[in-house]
Amino acid sequence: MNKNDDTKARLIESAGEIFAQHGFRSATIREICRRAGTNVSSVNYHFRDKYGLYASVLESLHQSAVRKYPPDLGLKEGATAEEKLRAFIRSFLLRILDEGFPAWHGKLMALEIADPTGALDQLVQNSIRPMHEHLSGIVRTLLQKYDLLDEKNSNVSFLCAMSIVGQCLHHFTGRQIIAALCPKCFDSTDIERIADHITRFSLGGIRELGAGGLRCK
Amino acid sequence: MNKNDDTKARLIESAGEIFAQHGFRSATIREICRRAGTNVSSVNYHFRDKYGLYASVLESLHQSAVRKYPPDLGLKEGATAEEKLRAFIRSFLLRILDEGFPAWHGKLMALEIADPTGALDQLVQNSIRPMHEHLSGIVRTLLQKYDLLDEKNSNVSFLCAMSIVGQCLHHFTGRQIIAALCPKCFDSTDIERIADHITRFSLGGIRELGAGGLRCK
Amino acid sequence: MNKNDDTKARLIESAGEIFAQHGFRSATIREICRRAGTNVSSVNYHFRDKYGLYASVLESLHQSAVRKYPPDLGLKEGATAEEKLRAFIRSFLLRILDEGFPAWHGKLMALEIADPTGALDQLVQNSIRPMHEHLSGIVRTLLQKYDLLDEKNSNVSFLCAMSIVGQCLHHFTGRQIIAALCPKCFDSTDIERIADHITRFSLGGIRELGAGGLRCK
Amino acid sequence: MNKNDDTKARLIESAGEIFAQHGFRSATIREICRRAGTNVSSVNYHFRDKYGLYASVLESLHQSAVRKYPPDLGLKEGATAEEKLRAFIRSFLLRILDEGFPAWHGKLMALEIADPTGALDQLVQNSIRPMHEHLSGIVRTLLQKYDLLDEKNSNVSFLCAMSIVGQCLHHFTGRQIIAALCPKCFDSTDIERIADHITRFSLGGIRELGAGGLRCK
DNA sequence: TATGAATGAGCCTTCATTCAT
DNA sequence: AATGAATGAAGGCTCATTCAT
Repeated sequence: MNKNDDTKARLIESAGEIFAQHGFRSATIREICRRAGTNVSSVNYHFRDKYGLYASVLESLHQSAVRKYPPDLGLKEGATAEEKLRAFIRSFLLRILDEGFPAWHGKLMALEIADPTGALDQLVQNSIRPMHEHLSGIVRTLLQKYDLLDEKNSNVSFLCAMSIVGQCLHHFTGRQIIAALCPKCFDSTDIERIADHITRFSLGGIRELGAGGLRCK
Repeated sequence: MNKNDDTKARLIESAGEIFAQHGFRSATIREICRRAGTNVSSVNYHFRDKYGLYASVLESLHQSAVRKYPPDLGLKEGATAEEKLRAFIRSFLLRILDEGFPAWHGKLMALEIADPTGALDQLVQNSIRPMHEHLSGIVRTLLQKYDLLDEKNSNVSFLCAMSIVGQCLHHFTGRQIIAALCPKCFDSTDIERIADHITRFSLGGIRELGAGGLRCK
Repeated sequence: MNKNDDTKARLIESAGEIFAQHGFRSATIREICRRAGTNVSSVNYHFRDKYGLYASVLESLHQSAVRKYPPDLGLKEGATAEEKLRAFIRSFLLRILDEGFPAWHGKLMALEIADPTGALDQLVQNSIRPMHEHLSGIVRTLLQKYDLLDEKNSNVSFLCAMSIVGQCLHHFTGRQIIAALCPKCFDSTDIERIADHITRFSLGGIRELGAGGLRCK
Repeated sequence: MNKNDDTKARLIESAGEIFAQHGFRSATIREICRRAGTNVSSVNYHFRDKYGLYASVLESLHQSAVRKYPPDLGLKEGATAEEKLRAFIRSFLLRILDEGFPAWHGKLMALEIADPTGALDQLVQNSIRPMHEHLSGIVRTLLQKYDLLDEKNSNVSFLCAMSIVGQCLHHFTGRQIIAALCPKCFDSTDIERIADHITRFSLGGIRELGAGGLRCK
């Protein structure tokens, strides 16, 4: 690794943090370069422009994000669909709420979802769709288990997946409003409790839909 | 309505659109004034500064948004809690997804939730907390109906409210990713279907939590 | 006095204060009109523009300033030249340092001297030259008393007048630096002490020049 | 000297001129940059903001002003207090009246005294207080020589210093009024004559105060 | 290869003034 | 006669980018 690669790596690292904090538009390359200990021109030199740096950050994210918090985090072979769902939700929350390094992986994805920059297509291709398929698979298994074959209307599993993802993202996207509404409700150690809630809430929702409205058959 | 009110009203209207499209920071008063057919100084004259205009937009939102889509939209006297929940979700979705005028009411609120500007306190006080209390009341009623008294742990109803709101907001916040993942899943007439889904999903979730996870196993 | 005249008078009064505080360029008509309880257009209506208001203030000053603190303030008939000098210095200091109404008369003159706006000619004609002649007369009398006829070189009396005026003005112009250099040296009641000092200092200076450098003849 | 230093130096030089002509507030960075042959952003790049440029000008002033016209300009070893006073007054006048480069040193100081910007503290610390102490020392020596020990009332020497400085500054601050009152009294070669006058006038004043007003009556 | 300097478009804001009642 | 609204020039500043070593 020569000095060149080193500078690039440091830029990507600090850019990840800043972009995750402020979003693409509000982040400034001056702040990024200050943290990376380089000059402002280095971004244009190495990445053509600000957007090129952003794309590189997303690319690097794709390569390392799932490695740290894979969707099947900590699962044994032969886990049930319910266990898989909980693992998915928990790892999702960890990626977007964890404060440790590299905490910005999930945050960047959430920000890109909420305020797309044009890198969305790349992100969908590389990261989001695979995860979405993973979640959809779990949901379909559960729906079938609860007596609904999703074949007639594939939208049911899609809507369920959106419901699950929406619940998780809201704890990041709406974190300030949550803090304003209930200042003492959560702290950084509450990820497990939130994961529990969303898992149970979602299982109830899926069962409801699977049962076609006929509960407790 | 004199010319003054006219200009102010036109500014608030075009500002609402632009702010809802780009967010407070990225929106420019030049674009706002261009659409309103005034010069850039008019903003400072009528609203002190850009932020004053934004605050006025939010204030105006507060006064007219709920009027168009009240949380108990179309409900009869003596509606059940389930019916109230569906009405809440449906009106929430209409506010953030409706493309007609003034479509930006819910969008602005969603943007403010996702990227607060400092007007959050005002918005919480005027709009968000009342709605949150309304929803929380419905949720508490349902939880009690399903055998859970929320007294020991008031966080349960709060988490349920967040789950419901998170699902709704994701259909606005993540609308681009949803379109990318499933281009043909939804169109503008699908609000009813989404409302149906979120209502049933959430009722299932609440029942699951109310039953302590033990029911219908 | 109709409403028109009343508004004009109030504008001139508040403009005098503001101009005396901030100078012509830094003063804003908004501040002036706010204090006068009128709208910003009234200045243009009554005085054509900001400068017209300023000129009117100076004109009004000319009519009333000397009335309050005439250069021969409190002098009896047949006062000596020394007594006249002290009266001149004391009234000069009162005009520029007094905090009471209308304190801005002398301040405006001092500001115009330090940073002319183009109204200087008018001010010289109306106010400054008469005062200058008054002072020069006193100085010439003293010089003659001390054995110097100023005929050969009229500059001597002029330079003495400048020395006296310079000393006085510095206590206004340089008031902040004086406060910084010696925070506890002066307060608003010290005008008499300053007047005493400048009078004695200047008498000594004049005597020195009158004696042609031969002291204590 | 690389290009950077060159641009910075050119900016400081042209800024010195413009600030000395118009004062800090009325000067525009556009005019400064136009003269320096740079664009307006260079000021922000090199000096953070307009005020940073101003502070740098004052700092540069501190470093070079006294070098060109030291308060003991041209004095031999063992000069008398009277000679020292004349040297002080002459160098002071040269600094504020000299039209050659860098003519703006004394002018800036005079403007800052007359209309402080907040850089006054810096200027007091670096330039004004040392000069003030220098002058005060000379005055005290003279007062003692003329039979007044200033111990009982240190204000006497302070007031004398102000009288001397006030006379000098008036020839800059009030230069336009002086020209209006006596158009043919002075030209640019008259600094020596003014210095002579102020020196003799002030020596007379100090002697008068030193003698307690009782001498040569 | 890498960087400090320079650039210019664009932002919000302030201000005296003019417009239209 | 008097005013609230509207105007446009000008100001300082930020930013991503390009230049020139």
